[in-house]
Amino acid sequence: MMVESATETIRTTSSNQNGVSSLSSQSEGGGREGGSNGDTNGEISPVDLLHLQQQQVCVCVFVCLCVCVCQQQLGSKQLAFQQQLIQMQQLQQQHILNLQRQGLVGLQPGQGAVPIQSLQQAMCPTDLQQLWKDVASVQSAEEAIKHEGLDLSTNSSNSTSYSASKVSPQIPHHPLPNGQNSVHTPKRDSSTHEEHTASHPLYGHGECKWPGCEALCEDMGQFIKHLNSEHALDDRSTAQCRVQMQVVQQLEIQLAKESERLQAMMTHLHMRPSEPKPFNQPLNLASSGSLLKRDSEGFPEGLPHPPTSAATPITPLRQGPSVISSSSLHGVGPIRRRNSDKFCTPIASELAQNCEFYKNADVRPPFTYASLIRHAILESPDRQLTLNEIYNWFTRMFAYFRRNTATWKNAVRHNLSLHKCFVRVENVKGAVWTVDEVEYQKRRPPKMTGSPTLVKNMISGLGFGSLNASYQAALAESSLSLLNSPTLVNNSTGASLNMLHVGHDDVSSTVEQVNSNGSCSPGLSPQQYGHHVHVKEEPAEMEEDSRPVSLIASVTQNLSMPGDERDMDEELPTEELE
DNA sequence: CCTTCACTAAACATGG
DNA sequence: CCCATGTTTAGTGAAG
Repeated sequence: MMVESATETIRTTSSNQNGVSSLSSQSEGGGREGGSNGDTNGEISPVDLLHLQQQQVCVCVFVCLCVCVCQQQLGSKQLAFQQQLIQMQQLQQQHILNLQRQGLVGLQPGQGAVPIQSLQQAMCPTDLQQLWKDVASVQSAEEAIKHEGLDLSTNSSNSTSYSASKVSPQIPHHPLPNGQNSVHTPKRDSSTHEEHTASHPLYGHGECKWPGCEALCEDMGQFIKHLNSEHALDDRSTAQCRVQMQVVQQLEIQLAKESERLQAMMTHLHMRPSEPKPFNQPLNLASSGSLLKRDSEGFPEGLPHPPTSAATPITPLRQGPSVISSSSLHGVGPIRRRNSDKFCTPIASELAQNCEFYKNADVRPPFTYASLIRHAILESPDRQLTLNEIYNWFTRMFAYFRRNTATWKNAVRHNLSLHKCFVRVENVKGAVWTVDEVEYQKRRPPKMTGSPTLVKNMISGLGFGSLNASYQAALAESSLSLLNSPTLVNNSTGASLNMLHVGHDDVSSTVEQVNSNGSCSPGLSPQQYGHHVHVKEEPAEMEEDSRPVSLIASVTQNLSMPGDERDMDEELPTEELE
């Protein structure tokens, strides 16, 4: 039972962690580009491998933490924790070596601390991209393909009882559609939205969409050239196709699992799936293992959709969110959803889980402009961005923001000016925007931070899921911060301490806590940036955010409980808290 | 029903 | 003049 709980936790954390990592790396690229619109990722190097390794170590951190928490009460027996951590790390390193040696696929389920199947099941599209990079980096693909373990179609069927979504293991003798488009999914390229996207499923937004490639191609001709030269029918491409099959299969399995979980949750909550609002459409999204397949019917209406657009939303990549967290479920429709703020939906978590989805699907993100801007800024290396960099972040992270630019850019500027929490700083290189975290927190209703009734609700029932999700997201993000912060990589106890500081809120505050090298200051004072600061007056101030210790206590209380079914990796619909 | 919030649109100012 | 940036106001709809 404990093992099951831990495994489930691994899934959750792995998903979050990897997504967040991707997010961060993207941001760093954006921070450097300074106005130019260039995606600079796509390098395949040992760094990628190291990246994966770090991610998995992070999973270990979380697992170990949970084990410690559950068995020994939180905060005690740090020595045992560290020993377990080291043990897990060693196992993970073995696992990585196996990946390298066997072309990523020959693992026996018992090898390594986390079987690759578990990882794959937990993988969000970002993970898969990472996976592909690793595959591409394996030079001995020829050996790998001779290796019998490469036959991916046979080594995963034991993981669950879901067998409906079998994918034919046959290797097509022609270039396959993009993995995200899935092997068995008919291509829907008739969209008039983006001709270059429609013209080839492996080409979009000026880059090659071959898994793990992302090579920049100026036009279709160049792309075709690239495709024929780099992704010709050879052993490596064949192996990648096989892996992609596996990926699709795993995604379907995971989708089925999540769907079942959702059904169980709804059953538990006495909700009928057919209820018109607010769940029926998300149910379609989540419950249909067939969403991926029947995507050609068009995007489900329940998905957030661009309200001002007459164009049919398209999903250039069909990977969809492997796990659409409920934060995107409870607020379908326009971006105007206070929930994400009011109930402290961890935007970082949501983005982490569905990062690839938002990048490629023309779906409006379920966050307010303010929260998105804040996230973009906090994600940047210096936690400051020029307006143009914010624009770039939007367009890079969300396919939706690649059009209607006038509208949303105006909205961005409007938000920057309107909200007191965004502080314009005259820098050496011009004006940059920063986030005054204190002001941002002030904006937030005190529901999650102090209301005794809310805390009570959270402890007693549904709220646990929400809190737990926030906590897990915070864990994921703080782990990421550890990865990004060399000085803290080895400081696992520091990590766990930092993790315990959060659990209430948008996880970005965690980023700050960790990034500021352990400092628990709630936010950066704009004066730190110091030259020229425009002070804005925001008309209505909400109640002061009194961050209670009691909430943290409740977190620890909850963590000490057995995992059982409460290990939901998504938040329950916040409406249920009302 | 009222208020608050978020989004959209637009006008306007400023500086390069 | 154009464009990017920044500020401000007004209208609208959703939600509390």
